[in-house]
Amino acid sequence: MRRSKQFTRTLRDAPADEVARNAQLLIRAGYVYKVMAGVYAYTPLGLRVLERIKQIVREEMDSVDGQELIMTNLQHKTTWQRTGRWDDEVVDVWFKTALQDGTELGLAWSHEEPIMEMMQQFVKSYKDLPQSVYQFQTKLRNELRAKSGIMRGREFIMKDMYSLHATEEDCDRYYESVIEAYKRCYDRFGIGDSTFVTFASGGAFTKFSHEFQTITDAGEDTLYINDEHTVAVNEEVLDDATNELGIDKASLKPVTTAEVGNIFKFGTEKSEQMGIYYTAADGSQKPIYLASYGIGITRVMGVIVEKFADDKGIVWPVQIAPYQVYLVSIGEKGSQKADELYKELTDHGIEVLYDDRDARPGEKFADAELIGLPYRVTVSERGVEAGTYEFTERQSGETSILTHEELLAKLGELLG
RNA sequence: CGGGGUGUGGCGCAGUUGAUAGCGCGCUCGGUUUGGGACCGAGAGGUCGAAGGUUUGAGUCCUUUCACCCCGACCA
Repeated sequence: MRRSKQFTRTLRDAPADEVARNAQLLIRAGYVYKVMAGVYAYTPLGLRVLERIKQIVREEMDSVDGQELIMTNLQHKTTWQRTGRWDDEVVDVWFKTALQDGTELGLAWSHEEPIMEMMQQFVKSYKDLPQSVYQFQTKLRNELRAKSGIMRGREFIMKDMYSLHATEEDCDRYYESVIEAYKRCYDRFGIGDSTFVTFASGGAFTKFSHEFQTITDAGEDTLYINDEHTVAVNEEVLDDATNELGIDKASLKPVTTAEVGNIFKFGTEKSEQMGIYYTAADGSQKPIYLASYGIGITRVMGVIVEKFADDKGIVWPVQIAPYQVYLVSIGEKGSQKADELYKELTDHGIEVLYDDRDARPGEKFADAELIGLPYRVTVSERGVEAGTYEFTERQSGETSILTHEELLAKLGELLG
């Protein structure tokens, strides 16, 4: 992509109404556009990041036999009345609307009940189980107060997966496999080292749920972890969990974290509340075991910005970056050579954001750092004369002078 | 929802005791520049969040209202 053709531009100053670092940087660099409090649009640049995150999650969910689908944002009142969760006293984040004839509808804040209602039509027998379905879906939650930029909005994108099982053992086994799939996701996002599977407050069925929490100062949660990083407990269940696990509370130290995933088991509660049963081998009607698994896609994006950004701007892990290379041309000779390199790299399947604007080097460098692509290649007049290219890593700031051959080899090595 | 704060060109801001809006960035045109956000010159762009009121006169005072931010509460 040529920057001269992109409609987004960078801003020197962040809007005064944003305090959250992730929102400031994402707006300045042109990844998101704020529509209202807690509601952000994603530009082509931002969308690319979301798609990267989604693709990783998609691959990992597929690896545990998840089947991707997409539910709807308009939901039946009656669906939620089956579990008593239509009531505003029970769920306080509902956006509600109505058809012209007065029929009340809900706007999706979650999809547990709608998924179960749909699955009722397909899952009739023990032979139809287990099943696991997931989606990337826009969730609408009427939060009292939006905050933390894209980390806690009223509209956000979430991957939610639901697994249905005939037995508790099967559900438990599957649940464990999803934990492993989740770990692979966070590893691939580049935040695996600082993300912990955490004991958190549970649902009605299990004592604890599991949260995936990433260490970041921008987080809203406090986690207690041991030195070996093998035990992590959310502050909200610290006493209960340490008692249950027989762990000395004093051996755990607090860290500030942001929740980047939450998984939990419903047992047969949802199935029983909704009156959804399958036929067992002996012909009897049995309730379905349900578990659900969420990853906030937009939130992950925000957390990654918060974690890695420096005083110059965003620093994307290479797997998440919207493009891998920021190509800078300097001067007319540099520009000609950069055109050639742009085509060559693109032909090699490398995704390049090419700063071909008629702008001064300082401005291009500043933008490169703000936008935060992992690698910058600079093509200048002096480089053209010497037959070299400048290669700079965003994270370390290290620069090396490479020949054409060396540059291609380097990129090939780094980008596979 | 309780408390606090802020709304003035796209972004960041100034506007003294009321007298009909200004600066920086950005944008347009011309020229000089070209390795860390250049310089000179000429321009475009704002019913000062909205409504009502006081006044000869309101960005400025009063009332109401909307939006945004922060703290708290809330948060499968």
